[in-house]
Amino acid sequence: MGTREKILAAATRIMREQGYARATTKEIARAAGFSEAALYKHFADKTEIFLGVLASQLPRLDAMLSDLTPGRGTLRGNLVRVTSTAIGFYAESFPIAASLFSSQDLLTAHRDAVHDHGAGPRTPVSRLSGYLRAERKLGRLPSTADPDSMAALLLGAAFQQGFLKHWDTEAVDATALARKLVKAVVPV
Amino acid sequence: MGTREKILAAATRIMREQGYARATTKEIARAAGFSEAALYKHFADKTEIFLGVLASQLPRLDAMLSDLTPGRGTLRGNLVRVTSTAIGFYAESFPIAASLFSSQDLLTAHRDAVHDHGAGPRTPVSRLSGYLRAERKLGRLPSTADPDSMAALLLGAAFQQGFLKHWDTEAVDATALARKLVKAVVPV
DNA sequence: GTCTATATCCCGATAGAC
DNA sequence: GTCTATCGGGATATAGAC
Repeated sequence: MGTREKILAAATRIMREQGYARATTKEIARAAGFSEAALYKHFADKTEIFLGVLASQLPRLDAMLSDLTPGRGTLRGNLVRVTSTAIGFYAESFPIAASLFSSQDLLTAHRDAVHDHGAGPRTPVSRLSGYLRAERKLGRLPSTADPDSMAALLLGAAFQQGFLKHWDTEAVDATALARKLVKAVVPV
Repeated sequence: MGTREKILAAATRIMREQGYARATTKEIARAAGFSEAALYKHFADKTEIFLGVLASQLPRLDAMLSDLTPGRGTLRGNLVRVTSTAIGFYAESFPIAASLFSSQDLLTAHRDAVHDHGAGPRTPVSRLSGYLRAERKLGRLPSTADPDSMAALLLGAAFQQGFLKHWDTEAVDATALARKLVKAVVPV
């Protein structure tokens, strides 16, 4: 792992555990095992570090939805797997995503950076929705089913769970929760 | 409107429009039309101002769920109303709620303050769930329906919509969206 | 590429006059 | 209750040696 990656890893950990306010250049440098000056040899400024952290989160959510193949396995089983993975993902990345709201500039910068990759926070919803549409075409969902809403409901619940997880640290069985959510959305 | 309220209003507006990072004592004082020193005559420190802003948001969500009466109106109509109101509420308060993750201390302080009022972010979900349970008892929902999951799905989707609203500023028809979400959750 | 040392700035908070 | 003036501290970022 190169210096750049060590810096990003340290920044990620601090943001997750302490919040954006504590993720100072001094703290990041200390946690990564370098001097503050080293940070600026690898990143133009602090915002670039932060954007790097966010970018490193994106692929994980993407991969989550990549192995969704219409017609394979059971529909409910597939949805439970996706939903429970999403619960874990949002729980981990919520503090970092929330940091975007620290400043309007940060939000705008991240949106632009992400936009260049043709992605965004709507991507998971839209990909899950696409999967459901395909399943409907295969006859595994009633023709009256609404894929967009189903995807928004499942991932929305997972997203909010990410917030709640950080409110109290109450342990939640992600799979059991996912199973109940899916059951309430997918007609038998 | 007294000085204290003016300060809170100014702080709320800045946090919403600019983010927590820009909500400095200097900016808040300027926007409220007072000096920085005046802030400290009405609040012990900056955290107390922030907690005041958050507290002023709470009642609105509470009121939203107060007029839910089991057996009155149509079940779907009631849910559409609640869901669309929730979409608006979360959209407005998301940046402020997200600021909680700026620092672990802030999150803890707010959680403790809210806990003393016997409330929290789980309250809306649990109240909506209670309403649905009552409707199920009245026979307006099948006995197989899962009130907890239904509430988590609807309010979760509304919550995530609050985030997405700030991503792009794409206008969303809250009522139309709510109608689709409710339809996907409530069996006919 | 990495360090030590430092410049510059601005934040939260207080002192003290009125 | 509100102001002006200011303090101490810590943040981002840079200079310059190695």
